[in-house]
Amino acid sequence: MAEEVSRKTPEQRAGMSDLERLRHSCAHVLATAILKLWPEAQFAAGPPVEAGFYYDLELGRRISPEDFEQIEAEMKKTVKENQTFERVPVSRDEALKLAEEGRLAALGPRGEPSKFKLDILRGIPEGEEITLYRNGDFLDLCAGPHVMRTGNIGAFKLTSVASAYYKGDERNPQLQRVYGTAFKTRAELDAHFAMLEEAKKRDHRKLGKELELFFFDAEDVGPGLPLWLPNGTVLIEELEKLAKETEFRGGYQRVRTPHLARESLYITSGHLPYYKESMFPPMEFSEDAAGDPVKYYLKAMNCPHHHKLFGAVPRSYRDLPLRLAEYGTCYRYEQSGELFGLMRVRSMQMNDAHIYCTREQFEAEFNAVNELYLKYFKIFGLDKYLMRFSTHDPARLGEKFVDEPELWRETEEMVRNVLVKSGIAFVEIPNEAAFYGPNIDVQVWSAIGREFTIATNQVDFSVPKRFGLKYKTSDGGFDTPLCIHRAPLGTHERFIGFLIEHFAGAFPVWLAPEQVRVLPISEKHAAYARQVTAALRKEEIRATCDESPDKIGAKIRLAQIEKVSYMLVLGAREEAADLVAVRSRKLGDEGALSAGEFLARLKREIANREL
RNA sequence: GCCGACGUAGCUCAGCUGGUAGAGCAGCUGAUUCGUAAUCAGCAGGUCACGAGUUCGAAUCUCGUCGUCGGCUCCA
Repeated sequence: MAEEVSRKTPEQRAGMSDLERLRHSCAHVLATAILKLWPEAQFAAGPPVEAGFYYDLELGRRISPEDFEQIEAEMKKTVKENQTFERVPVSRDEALKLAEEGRLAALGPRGEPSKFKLDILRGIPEGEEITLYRNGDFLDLCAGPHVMRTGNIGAFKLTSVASAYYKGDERNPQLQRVYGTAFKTRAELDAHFAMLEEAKKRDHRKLGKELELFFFDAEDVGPGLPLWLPNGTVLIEELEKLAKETEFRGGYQRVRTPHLARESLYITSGHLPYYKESMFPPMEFSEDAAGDPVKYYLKAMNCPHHHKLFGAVPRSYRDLPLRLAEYGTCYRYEQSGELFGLMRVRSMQMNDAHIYCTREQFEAEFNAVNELYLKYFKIFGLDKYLMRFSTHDPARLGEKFVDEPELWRETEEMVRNVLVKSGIAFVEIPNEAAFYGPNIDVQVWSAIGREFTIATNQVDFSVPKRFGLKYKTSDGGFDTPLCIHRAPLGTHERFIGFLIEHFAGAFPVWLAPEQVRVLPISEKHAAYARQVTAALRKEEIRATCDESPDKIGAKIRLAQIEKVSYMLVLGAREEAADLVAVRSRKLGDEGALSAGEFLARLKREIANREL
C-alpha cells in the first residue's frame, strides 16, 4: 500500500535487499510478457511486496489464472535471453515526451500515451533524478534498483490476479493486479510453496471446523456473526478468567452495559455521523404517547457507555485513576468483502477498559497498560509482533486531529517515553492517530500472512470533554480527565482466531477445551475409568471418558487428532495398582503415576498457565 | 461496497464435451473386549446454495440473488 501512495526514499531504495531487487525485476519481466501478448496494456506500479511482487495494469480483457501458463512461458523466454537491466537517467522533458508517445512501460512506440506513468512522472518532485530501466525492448519509468540481468531471476511463479484501485484510492480507476513470487533458486521457490501448504493447515477457519470451536450460518444467522460451539466457549471463558484476574490485580473494576443505546448517545460521542458507515442501521420506532420516533443503535464501541458510568457519580481526584473494565459485545457493520473468518466479524466481544486519570497519572497508567501487554504476550509465547505508534500531523490540527497542539505534544511525548524506557521495539507512524489522541496498535500476522491489529491502546483527550466529564480537583475546582482506551486481548473473535493459528490448534493445557481423556483398554475397565474421570471432574478438570468399543490405538489416534492435552490409558495393570498411565499429546507415553500425582502436576501446569 | 474465482452428504472431494448423483472419513446398528495414531460388517445421509431461463432433458449452459474465498478501500 505504502509502495504506491508514498514514493520510496532514495535511502530505502538503496537498502532494498537482493531478494526485493530480484522480485522487482521479475515484475518488469512480467510486464514484458504481458505486453508481448497484449501490447495495449497500460501499467501503473509494480513493486516487490512481502511474499513476492505485483504489477498493476489496465487492459480491456480480463486476465485470469488460466492465462498464467501463457504469460509465464513468455516470461521464461525473457529470463532465458538473459537481458541486461540498463539504467537510463533522463531529463524530465525527455521522460515526459516518452510517456506522451506511450513508450514507457511498453515495448516500443504506441498510439496512446502511457497514462499512469505520465501521472506518476508528474508526481515526482522537481530536482529528483528521473531514471528509466530497459531490458530488451521493454522500457519503464523506474527508480530501480534491479538485478544485473534477467537471467538472475532463478525461479518465479504467478500466484493470483486481483483488482486494486490506482494509487489505492477508491475514486480512481480499478486496475488488475497480477501477483507473483520469485526466488534465486527453484529449491527456494518450492520451499516457499511447501511453507504455504503448511500454513494452510493452521488456518483458523479450517481448524475451527475440525476442532468444533465455532461456526457460521450465513443464511439464517448472518454473515460475520460467529456462533461458539462448546469447545470454543471454553477458550473464551479461560481468556475472560485470565483478564478478570489480571485486571482485578491491576485495580480495575468491572462494569456491564447494554448492547444498544439511543441515537443521542452517539451524537454526543461523535460516532454519528463519522462512524455511521460501520454501524448497523438503527432500529426505529415510537416509544412515547406522542408517537415521536426514536432510534436505537447497536453499540460499535463501549466507550460512550463507560463515559456515562464515569459521569453517573460525582467524581473527585481521589477517585482517579478510575479503571472501568468490561468484556463488552460490540457490533460493526463491516463491508461484506471485509469479512474473514474470526479475524474480521460483525459481532465481537472486546477486552475493553477505560482508564480515567489526571495528566500527572497518565504516564504511570500508560506504562502499566504497556506492561500488561507484555505480560500477556509472554503467557501466550507471542514473539512475532510489531508495536505501531500512531501520532498526529501538526499540519492537520483542527481537521483530521482535534485542535489541542499542547495535549498532542504532551501525550505523544509521554507515550514515546514509555515505549523507549520499556525497550520495546516500535515504529512511529505520523498522521495515523485517531482524531482524539495518539495510539499504539500491536500488529500480528495470520497463518496465511495477512496482517492484523490484535490489540490496541489509545489515548483520548477529546471525547471525555464532549461528555462533560469532570472531577473535583484538590484545590476545589473541576478538571476533565484524560482517558486511556485499552484492549490488550483485543476481541475474543480475533484473539482466538490468532491463538488457533499460533498454537496450530494444540492449545496449552490451561486453554485446552479437553484437558484429559480417559481411555479404558476394554469394557472391563470402564468402571475404573469412570471413577478416575469423575475424580478429575470433581477438581474442575475438563476430562471425558472414551467408552467406545474401539481398540486402544484407535482411541489414542482420535484423541491425538482432537488435540486433547493428556490421555490416561487404563487397563488391568493400572486398575490393580491404582495408577494411571499418562500419555501427553506432546511427548507420548510418559509412564504410570498415581491419580493423585497426575492431578497435582496437572493443576500446577494449569495454575501457572504453562505453555 | 468494488474486481475476480468458487458454491455437490456433517467434513474432504469425484462426477469428461447436458441424459435426472458417487467415494473416503464422520454418524447410526450389530459383531469384536483388544496395551499407546485407524477391528470388521451392514444401514442411513443430498430440491447438487437459492430463483428464473435455454432445452425433449440441467449438478453440468445463460442470467439474477445470496454466501464463501483471493485482493482493493477500511478496521479489533
